[in-house]
Amino acid sequence: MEGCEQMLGGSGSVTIHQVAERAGVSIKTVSRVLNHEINVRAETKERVQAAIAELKYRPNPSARNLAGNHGYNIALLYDNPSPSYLMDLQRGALESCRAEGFHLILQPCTYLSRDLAREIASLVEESRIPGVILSPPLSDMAGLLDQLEELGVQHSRIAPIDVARGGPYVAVDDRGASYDLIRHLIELGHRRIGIIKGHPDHGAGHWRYEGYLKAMHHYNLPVEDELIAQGYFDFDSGMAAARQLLALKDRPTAIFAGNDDMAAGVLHIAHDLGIDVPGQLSVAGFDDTPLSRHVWPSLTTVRQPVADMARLATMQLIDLVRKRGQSGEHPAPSMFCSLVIRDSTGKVPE
Amino acid sequence: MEGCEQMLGGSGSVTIHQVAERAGVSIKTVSRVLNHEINVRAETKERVQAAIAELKYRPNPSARNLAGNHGYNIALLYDNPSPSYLMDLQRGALESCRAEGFHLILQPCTYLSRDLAREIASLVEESRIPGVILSPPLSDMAGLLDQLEELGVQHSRIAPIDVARGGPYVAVDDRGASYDLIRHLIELGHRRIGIIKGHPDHGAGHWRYEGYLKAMHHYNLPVEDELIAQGYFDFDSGMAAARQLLALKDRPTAIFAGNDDMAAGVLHIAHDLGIDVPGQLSVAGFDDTPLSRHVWPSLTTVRQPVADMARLATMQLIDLVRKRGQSGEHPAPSMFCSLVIRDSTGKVPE
DNA sequence: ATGAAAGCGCTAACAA
DNA sequence: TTGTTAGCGCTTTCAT
Repeated sequence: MEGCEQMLGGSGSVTIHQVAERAGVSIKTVSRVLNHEINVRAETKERVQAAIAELKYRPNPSARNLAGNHGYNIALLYDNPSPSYLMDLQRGALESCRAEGFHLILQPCTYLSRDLAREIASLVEESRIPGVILSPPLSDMAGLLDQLEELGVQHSRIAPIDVARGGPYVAVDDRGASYDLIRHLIELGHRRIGIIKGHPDHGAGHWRYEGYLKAMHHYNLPVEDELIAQGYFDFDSGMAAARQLLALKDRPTAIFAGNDDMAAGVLHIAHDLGIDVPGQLSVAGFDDTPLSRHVWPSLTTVRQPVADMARLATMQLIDLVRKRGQSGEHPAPSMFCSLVIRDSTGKVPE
Repeated sequence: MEGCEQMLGGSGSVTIHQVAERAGVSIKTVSRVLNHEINVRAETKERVQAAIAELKYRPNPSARNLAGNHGYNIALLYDNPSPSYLMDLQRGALESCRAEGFHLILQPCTYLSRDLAREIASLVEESRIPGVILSPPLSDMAGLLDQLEELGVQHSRIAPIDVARGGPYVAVDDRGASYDLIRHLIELGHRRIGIIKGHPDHGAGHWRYEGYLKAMHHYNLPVEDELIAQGYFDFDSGMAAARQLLALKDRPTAIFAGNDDMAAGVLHIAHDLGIDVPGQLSVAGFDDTPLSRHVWPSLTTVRQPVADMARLATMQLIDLVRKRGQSGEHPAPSMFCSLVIRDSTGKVPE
């Protein structure tokens, strides 16, 4: 008869009752352990954890969702960044969710939509979502943030511009990496360096531009207006900006595009114009997407730990959700700095 | 007091009870309408549907999940195809899931992993997943399919090789599109056309190769072994194959790579070798990924309706899940044919 | 520090 | 054709 447990374990899954029985406690105690509550004796806790491990027990998210006063679905909100960036984000977020027993809900958005706030509101209510992860440019939609707060929905932001605003976020040192990249180009002998700024609604665009300015000033190179073009992080805007920069009488010898997609656009135009890369023009991007290796010649670019950022942002969100309003303390915002320049030969300088 | 409904609608969500009350029926009847059960009078059904619409009621997936004998989470299984392909898949699957009140669970896999079957089994049991969507190359892992059937888990396959095997699938006419593409090249005057085959574990690789053979034979062109290289659908294998093909004494004047990533690899090598594209060499890919436009020169390629395929496959799966074992009838497998050749100038021939 | 009981929103079996 | 009842697995009171 004891074999029954095995049978049950096979077809249905292990429930909290079986864990409780195994550990010789009530289900409530198991629940306490599960939810990291405090009123559990260390010894009891260990017994329960052992039982959980032996039975390979995993709490049923639907049941928790239904019974608890917060849900176990967290949503990743995104508006159409590049596919590879998004896949990295997803991968990181998924890992954290899996590890913590949450479900990840994907929510594609249109960040300029007038209904954005309404859509998110209904999503959040329908799925009882206690928190959302905001990726750029949604990280900085003030109206959205306000509304989330009204709804009592936690959020964790990735690469925001306004870091002063409350709540956890994860960012990298775009400015510093950009500075390093420009310095690298300068050390290679470049003097006239053009830049294609990123989308004004994305924080990264700002920081990367600032890094450029800082480096140029630091090396006493003139920052000429004609060397600065506006882009929007997509291939087409990169091409448009490149046409502009490469039509200058005194052409830049290097162009730093705010991301790889735009850099690919520069490369495309340079080829169209018969400009030799890297002979007559160096092209640098940002993000280290697969594209940067696939174009010819390969781009100098900067690697961002996107999946790690998402993993961290997700963990912060989950922490917040768990201690929903327990203390007013926000977790320390984390700043990743592990950016790495990969130059077109694959070498990492310094 | 009647305003209360509004209040409630705002904070918690509408439940089946409110719908029942509004429609003047029992909750069970509402449930019947929700689940497309048959024993409901047309007039009653309409009343219920009206109430649902007015209240903007959406059933709580967690509750259904918990109470029902099948879950409302369906999983998308994938092993690392290109990010853009995967994003398209996701988008399509998400849309169908949203429309039908299912949750989509993302499950990255390692298709060669020895534990694959075990991992899927535990995923399926833990999340009470009644069905999975299989994308290539998982669509053709016979062992996995067997196991899913043992577990009573439905599946819907995307672009499978073995279409004889039971269950719904969605595919495109890779063979025909490939044939058309090669014909296009031949009509452009090419005679020595090299091919880089796709990954042998992916159905698409087979069909595309067959289309090539058929076209070559049809035009009485010799199919020489040295013109056939093996690739694996990734950029690096495309480069390797290109090195091989372009080292031939009698070089091909055109290379058809099984997908865009490999085609980008060909382009890269051609540039390295100083071969002018398209002057001395034409390069064609398959999939119409963003990459095909970003490289220089743009690739001739074939557009696949990936999101539509996923949408359809997901709908088929959901149908199957709903009438779980009701009839032995499988939904008719659907064959999409809307492939479009986009040549490197952006023109669509014919 | 632990347990007993109630109930989350829904579906399933059984009544009517 | 419709309604009633009893749970699904868990968290939440509230009691001990």
